[in-house]
Amino acid sequence: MTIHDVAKQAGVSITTVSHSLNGKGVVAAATRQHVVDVAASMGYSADAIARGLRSSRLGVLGLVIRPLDSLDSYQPVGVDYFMRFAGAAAVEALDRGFGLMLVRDPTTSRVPDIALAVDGFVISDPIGNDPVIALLNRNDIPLVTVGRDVEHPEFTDWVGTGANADCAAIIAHLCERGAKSIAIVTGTDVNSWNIDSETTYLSWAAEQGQPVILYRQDETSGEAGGRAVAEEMLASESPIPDAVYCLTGRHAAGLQTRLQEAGYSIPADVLVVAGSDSEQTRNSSPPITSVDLMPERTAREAVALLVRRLEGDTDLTPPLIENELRIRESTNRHVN
Amino acid sequence: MTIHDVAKQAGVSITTVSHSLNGKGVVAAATRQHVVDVAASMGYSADAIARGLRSSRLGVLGLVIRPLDSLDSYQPVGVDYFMRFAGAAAVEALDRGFGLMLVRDPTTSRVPDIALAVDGFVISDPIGNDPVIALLNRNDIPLVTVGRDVEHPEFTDWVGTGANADCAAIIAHLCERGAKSIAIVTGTDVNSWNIDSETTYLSWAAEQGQPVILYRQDETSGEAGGRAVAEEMLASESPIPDAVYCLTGRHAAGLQTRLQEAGYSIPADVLVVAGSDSEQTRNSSPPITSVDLMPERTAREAVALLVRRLEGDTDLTPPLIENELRIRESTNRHVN
DNA sequence: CTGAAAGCGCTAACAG
DNA sequence: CTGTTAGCGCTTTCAG
Repeated sequence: MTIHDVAKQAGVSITTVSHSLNGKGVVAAATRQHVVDVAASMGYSADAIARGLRSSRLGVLGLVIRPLDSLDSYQPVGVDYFMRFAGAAAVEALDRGFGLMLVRDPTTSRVPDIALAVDGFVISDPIGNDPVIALLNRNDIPLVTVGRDVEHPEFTDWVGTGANADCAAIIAHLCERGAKSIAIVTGTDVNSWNIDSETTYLSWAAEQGQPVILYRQDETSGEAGGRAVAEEMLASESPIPDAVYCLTGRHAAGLQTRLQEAGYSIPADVLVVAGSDSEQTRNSSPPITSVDLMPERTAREAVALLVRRLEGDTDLTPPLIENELRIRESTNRHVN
Repeated sequence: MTIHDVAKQAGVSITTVSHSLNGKGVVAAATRQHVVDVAASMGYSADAIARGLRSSRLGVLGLVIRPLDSLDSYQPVGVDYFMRFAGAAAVEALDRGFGLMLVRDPTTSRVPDIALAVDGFVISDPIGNDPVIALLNRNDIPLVTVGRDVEHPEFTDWVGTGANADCAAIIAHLCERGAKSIAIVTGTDVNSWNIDSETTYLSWAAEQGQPVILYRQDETSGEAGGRAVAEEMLASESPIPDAVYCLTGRHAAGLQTRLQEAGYSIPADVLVVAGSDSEQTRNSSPPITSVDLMPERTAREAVALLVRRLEGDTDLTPPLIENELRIRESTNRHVN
């Protein structure tokens, strides 16, 4: 079933069919309507590939979630951020007439050719000087990131909060709940989430003359990694901090459990906060206060921004997503 | 950068380039190597769209998750089955050189044209006489389902267990733990999971002369739906069953909570089991014994099967995935 | 207002 | 063994 069949059936040329169906060119209203009707009755729809060949517009968006490349697994247990992100991105893309293709790091693994034929990419949490971004730039593929490439401050097409605001809010919350010595546990990926959080923490510590208690722990280590950090704290000469901010929910959950095993009570002895809400933070005992990174909203905004860019809407300011702090039992300590 | 550029650079015709790069035709080894080298040095890779136009092979697989269409949301809270499924499917597709495009029900919503240009589809949990399957068949798009279309027993290209085995295993487990009256709570979607579970339950009841205690509750109702079923049980004249098998984890969690509020103790008074492991079943108090539906393995097998079909491997027996029962506190009652 | 015709970049017959 | 050529289904000038 091709455009020819429709043309024959409608008694016009293929040009007229094309014009009628796409609203291009100049076609008599009656003719157009007739063609549209015939096409509809035949259940015709233009071949997306052939159309793409001419217009070099496939109607598909690519999505690459960088932290999953690092984790080397698409199934980090309990971490629902990425799925919620991918699901929302897919829905938003669909609503805007695009498909959404999930791909892995197109620089390393064998990725289908089609990956570089998509109309644009959303890249979640790029690392510094991200090779994926470089590859896409080389191929002139428009892209939007979620979180900055920390080495490319001049690139502004990204959505998110920049973790600065979250980190500041967390610190304020902990201080309000009486924290005197706040530790931070970041991940090791070089993305803006880790970098900005650390920076904000450090400058707060410097300003307030607070001690710096900084741990960096591989994201892939999960709850075990959180336990390991707790272990280090317990083994250290200095006293246990009275508040710990772990960026990942899995670190937070592991750390909290280990501290409890060592006889510390949460939140009475130590306040615990996570920078990313996850199954682990919601369901620990006690549940852990966490930042809801708003994966659905973020994904939708990222896709929306990309699509508007593709449609030629040039100078658009990317939206700043405000994350929300979910306050739970792990910081439920009241101070007078 | 087209095949012409490479041809010019290598001093051969475009045919030779095409043949060399695709391993087709007959090209002198030296020539082939030379072309390959030149192409590599130029960073050339064939345009996937143009190639697709000729071969009508796009290199992309479509994935539609029917229950999400019913739920009308890609973010059912706590349900990680689909995300794990989608993630694993994407990885498997990528490993086999395909992209994976997530789309919604292509019959109802406005879905990009490209959706019908993909090479094949994986359809998770089709409903009876699924219109999506009909649409794809009409367009001659190969497909594999996860779970049967209950109205089309002749279609055998599906992977999964058929919920029969799970249901039988659950019943056996409950009996072993001393259950005397077992209730089942299914969903309302007309998919093989619901239908087969119900059938197995009914025939077991008939064979054993057990009373039939059957509830059907909308999947979308989540935990509230589970509570509602508990409510019905409490309001009923007959005594509360001493074991309840809810297919969805969310129903199970809601039901358990409501029964506990009414003064029943789990597992002492009532055994609770869920047919689908989820955040809710793992983290309820007590944790709920559940079937691990093996989303990763299932997804990989489904994609693998589809790809082998696409590659012409015709008579392949779809694998039967064996799910695993995760036994937890909610059925921890020992009988001598 | 409508249609003929020229490609988009590639693959695959078919000649040479 | 290599190159010429005819399309794949569509969009888009450009003539009629």
